[in-house]
Amino acid sequence: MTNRGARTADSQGRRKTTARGGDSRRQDLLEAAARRFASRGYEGTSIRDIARDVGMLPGSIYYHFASKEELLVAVHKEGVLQVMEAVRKAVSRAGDDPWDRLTAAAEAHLESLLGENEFSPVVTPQFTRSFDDPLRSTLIAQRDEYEAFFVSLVNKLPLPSGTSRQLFRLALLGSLNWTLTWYRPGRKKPATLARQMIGLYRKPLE
Amino acid sequence: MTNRGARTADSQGRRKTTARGGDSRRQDLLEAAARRFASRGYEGTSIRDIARDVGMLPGSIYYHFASKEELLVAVHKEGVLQVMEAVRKAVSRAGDDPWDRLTAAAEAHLESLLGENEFSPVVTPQFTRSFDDPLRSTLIAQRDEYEAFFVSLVNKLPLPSGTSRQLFRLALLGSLNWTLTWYRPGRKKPATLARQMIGLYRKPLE
DNA sequence: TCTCCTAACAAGCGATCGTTTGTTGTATTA
DNA sequence: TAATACAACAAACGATCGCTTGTTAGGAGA
Repeated sequence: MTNRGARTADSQGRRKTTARGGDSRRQDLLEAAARRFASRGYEGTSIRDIARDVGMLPGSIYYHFASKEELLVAVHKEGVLQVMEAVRKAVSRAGDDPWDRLTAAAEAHLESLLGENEFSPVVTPQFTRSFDDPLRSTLIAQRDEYEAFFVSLVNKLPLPSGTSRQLFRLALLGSLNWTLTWYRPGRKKPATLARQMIGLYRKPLE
Repeated sequence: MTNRGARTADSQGRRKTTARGGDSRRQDLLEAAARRFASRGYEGTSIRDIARDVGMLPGSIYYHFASKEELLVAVHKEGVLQVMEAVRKAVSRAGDDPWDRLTAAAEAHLESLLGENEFSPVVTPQFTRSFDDPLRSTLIAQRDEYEAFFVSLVNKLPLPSGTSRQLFRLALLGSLNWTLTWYRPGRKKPATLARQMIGLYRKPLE
């Protein structure tokens, strides 16, 4: 059994290998997996789904990744990296004012989360939550590196004494990350949203 | 093939039928399913898992629920009902001041979400997100009934003109719901957390 | 007592799951 | 040009999935 099914030509799907860069197919897999994981969850996504998305047979994925779990870790890592990079850039462009820097970070954070980036939804702790402990710790460690960035930004804020900086950070990140559940593109730009949300905290509401 | 495996006695698992109430087994199934769905997700939970939890064979579940999906809808409905009831009670106990009423609602909301109630995590939109449309609409409709409650509470708030009540509501619910991803019992009571989070909005931070 | 209903068990269906193994065509390298 | 590495295909493995079907023990009502 060496031949089967339709074979329109000799080469079916075989890419010009190492045609620029080398691991372009690996990247394809990462992106397809990220999209699937984000929309259907890890358990709701099968290796066959991802293979179909990139035009590859299920078994072929195992040339690039040793297991489905390893693919998930790679997707998560890539997501953390992309969001961190975007936020780092935005903050470095901002001035010296602590509020301005936090605002820049929040804008970049939301742009990643709600924008064209298919990786960032996978980075949220709500995604991480359901896994078991060898894997779970790995993901949390990756994510913590990013979260530490926000810790330092909030710590430099001139806040009234008695304000818990930790609570404020968690509340703000909650407001921001929760947009994933209700945001629909078009109405309002993510950056605007981020700015307005920070505004809610800065001005008194009563 | 009518007999197989160990049978220590004649009655194995057979409950004294209709022993008070009638659907106590159905309630067992709802609770077990809620716990599993909350911790492992819908796709990550098998009918066999739930059956094992309540001490029942997998096929027997289909006497109580027509499908896994129907079980999910029932769990979600029960969750919405329980949270709504808790919040409604808390608000009715509160006074006339709009901020007090919102605070009471937030306290009850967080107590349900983080407390002993195994249903409420399933109610969050983050859980609803990954389903397809006949099912998804059903869940969202159930949930919207609850969310409308918060809309009316926020609408009665005396806010500075120019403040978007919708944005404030979404930001607040985001902060509250996000606690699911980081809260660990023992440190601080959910009600305290809720009060402090609302406090972050009321007082100016700069 | 006879009958019917309830709430399970027992067994297995086809489909799909993650994964493994062996093979093959193409590109690179020596 | 011959050897090697690469990146995929082809096929199937055992396990598990949601679900169905047939059966049965125990109460309840006639």
